Amino acid sequence: MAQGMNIGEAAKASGLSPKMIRWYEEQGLIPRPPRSEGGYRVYGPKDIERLRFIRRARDLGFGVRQIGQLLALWQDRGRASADVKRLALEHAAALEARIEALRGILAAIRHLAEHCHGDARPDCPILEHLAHDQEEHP
Amino acid sequence: MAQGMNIGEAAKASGLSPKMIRWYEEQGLIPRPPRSEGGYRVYGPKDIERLRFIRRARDLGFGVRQIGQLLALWQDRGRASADVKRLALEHAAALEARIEALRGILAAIRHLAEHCHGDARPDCPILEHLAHDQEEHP
DNA sequence: TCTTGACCTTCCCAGAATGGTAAAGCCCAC
DNA sequence: GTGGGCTTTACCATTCTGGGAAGGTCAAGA
Repeated sequence: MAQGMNIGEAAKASGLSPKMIRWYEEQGLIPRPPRSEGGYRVYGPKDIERLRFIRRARDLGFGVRQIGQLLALWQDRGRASADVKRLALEHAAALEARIEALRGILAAIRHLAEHCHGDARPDCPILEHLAHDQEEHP
Repeated sequence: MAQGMNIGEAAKASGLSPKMIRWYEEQGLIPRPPRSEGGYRVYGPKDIERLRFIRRARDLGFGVRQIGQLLALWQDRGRASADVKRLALEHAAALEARIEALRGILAAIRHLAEHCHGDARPDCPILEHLAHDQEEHP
């Protein structure tokens, strides 16, 4: 075995869904595999390796474009590790920015919720915040 | 003024883009406004209030469905603040989950990047992590 | 009054990644 | 040979936002 897996087996072996495998193929992350007589995609060990690489990169939150760059670097024997590191640090910076934005929002929500008594009465600082412009006044 | 603003003015007054205003209308968050003779949407003060409410809710990361619920509660004189609070806390929990997931990923990336010397040499623990399955072996 | 430029209208397309469905064809074990 | 499971393509939906095209409207200035 390991010689010629169908997409379902490739999916199990890589941790991706068949759908995603086809989609990555469409996006150009993986070469179009040969087909069986019946038209089925046939994957070899190299393909499985590549799919697993993709899954791990995806699990680290890399986008399709970045995964493509990582794959290119991976295949490039003469790569500089600095290039890989730069990609990773850019991704880290983007993640951090998203996290910070979300944390700001979370803090605001929590703050509002804390001051809402949360009973049967209708008055609520959350709705008041949304309704009245306390924000503008620089 | 404040009587009959075009969509562009409504956008400036609310902080939303004209595109988004039309889209919120399509999503049912705001009633379809009356039109001028020429077919232009005409917004009154009440509409602007509602648009601002929507913008603030959006800025707090609420999704369209939740904004709809918040608007309904806002208009409901007999609402219980507990309902608003529940919505806010659900949203906070979802935010927290997303933040935690991102933080896990960020830590992993940072850890890998720290161990990558990042120079002209090709060997790189980041690519090695992506290439070799250290993870499977339960 | 005519022109011009800014604004508005609708409709289509795109992204990013995933899931679902449907109609049809293939493959294998019994 | 037949049934059930797998695969194929193709289309739709999500969530929110932006871009653009093709055409209509409006107001101000010449």
